[in-house]
Amino acid sequence: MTTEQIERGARARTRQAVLDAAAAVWARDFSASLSAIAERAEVSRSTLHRYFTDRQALVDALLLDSLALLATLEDRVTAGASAMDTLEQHLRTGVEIGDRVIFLFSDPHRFTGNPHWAEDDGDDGMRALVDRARAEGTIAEELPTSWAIAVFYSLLYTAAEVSNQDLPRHVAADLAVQSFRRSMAH
Amino acid sequence: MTTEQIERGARARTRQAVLDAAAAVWARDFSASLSAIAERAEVSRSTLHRYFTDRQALVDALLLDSLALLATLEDRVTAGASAMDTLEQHLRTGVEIGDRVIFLFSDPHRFTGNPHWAEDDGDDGMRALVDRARAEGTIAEELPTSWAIAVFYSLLYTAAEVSNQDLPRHVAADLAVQSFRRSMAH
DNA sequence: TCATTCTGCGACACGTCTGTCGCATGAAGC
DNA sequence: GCTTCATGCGACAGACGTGTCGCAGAATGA
Repeated sequence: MTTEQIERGARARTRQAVLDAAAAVWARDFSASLSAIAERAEVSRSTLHRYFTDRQALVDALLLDSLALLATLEDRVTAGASAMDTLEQHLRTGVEIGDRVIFLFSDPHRFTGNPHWAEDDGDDGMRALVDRARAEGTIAEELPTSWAIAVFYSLLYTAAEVSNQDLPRHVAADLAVQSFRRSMAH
Repeated sequence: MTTEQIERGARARTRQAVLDAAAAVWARDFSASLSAIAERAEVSRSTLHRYFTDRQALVDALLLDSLALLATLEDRVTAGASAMDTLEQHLRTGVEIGDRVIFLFSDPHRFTGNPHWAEDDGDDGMRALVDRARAEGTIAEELPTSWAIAVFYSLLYTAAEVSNQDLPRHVAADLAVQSFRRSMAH
């Protein structure tokens, strides 16, 4: 296994390093240059281009990789007893991979038109969850669904940001969960 | 007065149009080009450059203008009976001039080093307010000040965003206020 | 050891953004 | 009517990001 990692690992590891660097850099500034990403990944710009022919290719790869990573983690989300419990697990999952989530969701129009981007897929799931939570009484009736979703991502985003500087990740996640539950309550 | 407005108004109005356009555009994408701003302001790029010699000059002018606008509005904030009331008024004020606030606060490092930017000025005021609110019992003891501030700006940002698309401004402000109070409560 | 693979470096052309011109036009004020 | 002012247009050079090369050195595996 170790040898196998080393064998295929050379390419796989470099590729992953570039993707991680892109997530970290683009999460904070999507207009950052490829040079900045190469530098962060500790590879030359040439090497970056060998793995991703152009900027769009890297964007697409990071989009796919982030969606896959998100899907993997979300598979572990056991459909909680309540919709709010499920929302909580989604929130915690999101904070865990903060940079990826920020990259995916910080700009609503970033991927419009991208074939790998299912425009309202996640949103539909969110709307359903929020509506269920409202029916179950954990989200106040008067709160618009769009507001609930906006606050959800807003707190997720904030927790991801804060966990890069101020507070430990799990603390930030706890705070986000608590704040979300209370902000939505009656 | 009318003539006077027209006299000095020609320049003043163009200048203001550019500043407003810059706030609107840069609030969503700070890497947007000066051409995009000129287009939004309905002036030529030449004219924009006549008022602001380079990009940095426009950034500085918008920074100063936004801070002044914010200060003007905040002067109307009557020191509320409670710290939370004061926070609420700041929140409502911020939502009113959403683009400016987003421009000022969306990226914490955008103005670091800028002579017009008092790094922690606003933050100090916020910390004091939050601490007072905690002492008054409207913010739970266990919530870190940094988290409370992060949520405050996060909700302000969200309300400003939402009020550009989904919901009327005052509704968004109401929702932000409600969500903030509840998320901070015991 | 030798061949293959991965990588870094420097160069190049191309496009976009930027900042600065000069010139022409149209409106406002004398 | 003439002057002044604000503006638009087009051109230009410089800076920067991008994508593609070829070549050389280092690491890996047979």
